[in-house]
Amino acid sequence: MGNPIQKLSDNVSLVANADTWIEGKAIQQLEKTAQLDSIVKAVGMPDLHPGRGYPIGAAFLSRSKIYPALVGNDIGCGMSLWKTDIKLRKVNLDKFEKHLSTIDAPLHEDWKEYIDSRLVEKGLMKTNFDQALGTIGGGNHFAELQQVSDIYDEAVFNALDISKNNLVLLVHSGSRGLGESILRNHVEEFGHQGLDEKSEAFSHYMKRHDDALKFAELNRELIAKRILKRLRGNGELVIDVNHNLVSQFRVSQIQVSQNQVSQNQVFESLDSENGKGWIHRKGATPSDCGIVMIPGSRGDYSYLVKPELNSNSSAECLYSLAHGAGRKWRRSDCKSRLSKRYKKSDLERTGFGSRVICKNKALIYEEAPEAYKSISSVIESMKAANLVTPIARFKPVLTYKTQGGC
DNA sequence: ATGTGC
Repeated sequence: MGNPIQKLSDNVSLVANADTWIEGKAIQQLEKTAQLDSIVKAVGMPDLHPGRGYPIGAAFLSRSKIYPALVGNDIGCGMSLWKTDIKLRKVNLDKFEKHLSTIDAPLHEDWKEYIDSRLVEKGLMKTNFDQALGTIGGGNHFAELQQVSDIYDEAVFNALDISKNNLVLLVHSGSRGLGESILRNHVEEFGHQGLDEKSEAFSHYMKRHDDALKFAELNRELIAKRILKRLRGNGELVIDVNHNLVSQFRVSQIQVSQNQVSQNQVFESLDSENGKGWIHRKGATPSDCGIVMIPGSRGDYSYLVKPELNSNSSAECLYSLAHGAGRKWRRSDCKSRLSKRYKKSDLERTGFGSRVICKNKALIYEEAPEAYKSISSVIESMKAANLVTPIARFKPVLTYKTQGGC
């Protein structure tokens, strides 16, 4: 199988086993981005795929400059997992689909007081983007009801107190129009150049970036609460982790018990006085925030994994993991590749027998399971690299994309 | 990705 962490060049690594398809264009983007001024290390995750200029499924360490364009427009995009009290035996997909109609619309006035109080608690000002709070958005965003399928580590799983008889809810969304406007305003003034950490522009961007993280977290919370209310269920947040962000890293921040040497090798090019740097995650899940969920396509499993920090690999991989299966096909290719095989109605069911709610015809093809890599190859790559230990996997019951038709 | 671009 070869080394699961391939060294592509001096400061570029790729986590992928032989089974994991990685597109050449994504590698080119990874290597080109690694050449940017102040960037000392780039790592492609097994879900690496091409983006608009910069690859998705990658992490970048810089010394003293940050690159807002590298984080992209969906600042704070992430994954939240909720355990619910909705019993598997109570699942009625037709009823659920009815209950979930119109959740694309802005939240009703009844939510206003709660939203206002949550904004205040998070220190966020009101903006015109608030009407998007509680909505999923487009692209690869979704909300998915899932059931436990397989448990690999009973002790760790049981500690999370997730019942095998109940559904869980996974929400993938971000900061909607807010993050988009932050990046657009930034690019209009500065283009794609990096911002020195001592500059005023840096502080201005980071303040807005941090607000977008909080906004995205609140958005996912409101999406989950809205769905649970519609389904007459209750839920509790288990995990919420962002995978599009830039954050400061200190060498001393993580204790690597056995392999301090390797960590120092990776981070040796940072400022020698304080050992600080910036980790840009573009579709890369942090590995230093505890247990995380890494979903496959709507027709594949989602894996709950425990990141392993006591390995050579975690520093080499910039304390980052894949954020999903990663696209295999370009969006624009999906319809032509699949329309002979499947009608739209075929795509509203998956191999698991789960339901897909997506009234947008282009999107239901673009997000077809065939358009994504196999999640097991992504997980196996990270396992072989000693980055994660799988705890459990879940299978989809109902995937909500959008009611918006066209 | 985006109250979606000419």
